[in-house]
Amino acid sequence: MTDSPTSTGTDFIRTAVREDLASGRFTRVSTRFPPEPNGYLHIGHAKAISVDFGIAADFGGTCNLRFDDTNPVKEEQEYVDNIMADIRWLGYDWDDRLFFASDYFEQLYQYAVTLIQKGKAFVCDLTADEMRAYRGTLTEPGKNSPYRDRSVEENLDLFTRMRAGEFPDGTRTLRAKIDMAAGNINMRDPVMYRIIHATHHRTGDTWCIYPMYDFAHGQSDSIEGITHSLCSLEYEDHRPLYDWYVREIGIYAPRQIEFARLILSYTVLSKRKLLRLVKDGLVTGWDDPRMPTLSAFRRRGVPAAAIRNFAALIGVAKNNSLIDVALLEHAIRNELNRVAERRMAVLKPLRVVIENYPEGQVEHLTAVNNPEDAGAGTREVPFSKVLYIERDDFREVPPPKYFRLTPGREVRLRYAYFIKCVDVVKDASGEVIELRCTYDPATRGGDAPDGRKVKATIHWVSAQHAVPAEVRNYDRLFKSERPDDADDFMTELNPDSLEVLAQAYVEPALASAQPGTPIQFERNGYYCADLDSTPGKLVFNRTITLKDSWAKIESKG
RNA sequence: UGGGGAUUCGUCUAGUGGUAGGACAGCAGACUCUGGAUCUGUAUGCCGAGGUUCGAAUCCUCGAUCCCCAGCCA
Repeated sequence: MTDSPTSTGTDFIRTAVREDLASGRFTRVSTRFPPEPNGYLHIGHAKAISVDFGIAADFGGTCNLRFDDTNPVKEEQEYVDNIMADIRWLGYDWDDRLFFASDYFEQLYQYAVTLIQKGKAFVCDLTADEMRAYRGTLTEPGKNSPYRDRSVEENLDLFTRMRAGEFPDGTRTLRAKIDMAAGNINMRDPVMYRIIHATHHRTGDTWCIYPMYDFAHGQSDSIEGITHSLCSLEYEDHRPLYDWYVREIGIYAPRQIEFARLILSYTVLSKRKLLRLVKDGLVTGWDDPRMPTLSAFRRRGVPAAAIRNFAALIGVAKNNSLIDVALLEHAIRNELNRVAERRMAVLKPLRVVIENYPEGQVEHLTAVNNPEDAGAGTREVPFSKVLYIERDDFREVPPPKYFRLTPGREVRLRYAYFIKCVDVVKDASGEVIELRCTYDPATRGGDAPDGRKVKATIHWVSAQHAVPAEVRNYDRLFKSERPDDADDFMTELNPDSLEVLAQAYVEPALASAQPGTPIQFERNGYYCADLDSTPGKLVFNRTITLKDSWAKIESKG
């Protein structure tokens, strides 16, 4: 296949694939993404998807989607549906190559019969506890099962009756006859089939025996003609077993290559732990915007392109590495800066009255939608005598290097006028509740004809035109870099991972904001309308903050 | 002497016998109607010890550290 595209990627997998093509070991490239439908996809899966689909695409090959649904008690159709939606959202397509390990149950059964006939598999009556005891330990060999030497006929009979449902759960297993003294514990007569009287989400009650993942995975790859079976590091120990099955059954052998799964700082990625966050109510669900799931990222406003770019940025290797979440954040900002239209929103409002602005007058000022994209055009923003500005943009006593509004100082209202603070109104407790300012009519649009400069430009919203909104500012879910390292990861939760600002005001153009459309609230961060948002009650999620060099200056004193 | 893997800036990642490069993070500065973006500059690294070689991150030897495996989970 000399005319197929050849990746220029230099990671070790692409290098191996290229060598396989060059040597003729394979003449095409076929990979697969094999999730178990027992949970939601998260950012770690996005890396795997990027590797599986990406490498296939690089070499002009194909990538199958196959659900490894060999355990009916854990798997559900709901997960199947959500996983497919997430992969499509990420931007990958398996065309008509959607498969299920359960599609192969009959074939797998026949493979098992073949192994029994070859004297390579036997029915074992040991209980789970007994089997554990017979298995030995990491440093001591195991012992042969007393049932290991049953005749082929007896094994065939028993296995047939297992399938027929004659035996209760857990009473018997079908095991491969390999080597109880093997250093690799996976080779110590591993279980191939177990009895589970449970309804499978696809095969219903057709089966009461189910293949173990290890007895299904390699053969499924073989059946599909997968050339490169890419998986995570913990399956390195299983590769000899997959090779053994495929060899003993006598079928086509794919090549398995293992790579390191994603570990992200300030994040937890185990399904078990994510499930606990949901079950214990620490988040609102699998798509709570603080979760590392793809559905959560989507809801939060993270573009799929940012996740794809992130995956490309981190590369693929065998090092067990901890990726700094700042790299993900960089990929998100980078994409959002390119595509998000800018709007003004005041999150913590402070009322401002322009004393010399005519009562009842309204002007419409032109604002740029996206300075990074001229094609995004402009919009009109209404201006009037009473405005809201950000509380943080005023300090009665300014700290050093503070450029924003302060008594007597002139600043620019973005796209509008220069204003100067002439008076500060406080309530009985001394809190600032209103600013009295004057504006310079000559600075309309934001530039002074006399050439004078201001050090700061702040955003604003006209009070009579402002649309009230709830703003949800999300932050990292965990306060420690490696929550997995704690005795209990729940103690590492960041108590400030969500800040709800119920009294925000946004400019009128935002009244019709749609979920999924990214917006930059100028000087605040990137936001998008939440699923909870309705025309009558706007709700915005903060996707990510803008970089804030003032915060850095201020924190240094 | 159980088996399997890994080790390059703070964090990732290239480099496959010939000047250790890139990204993120950091620091300093320029510019700016977002203290955003952009631009410039800058410090920091081959796990260790021997050996082979004119020359070693790369080859050899010995060692250290870390990760995975004892589900009828995947």
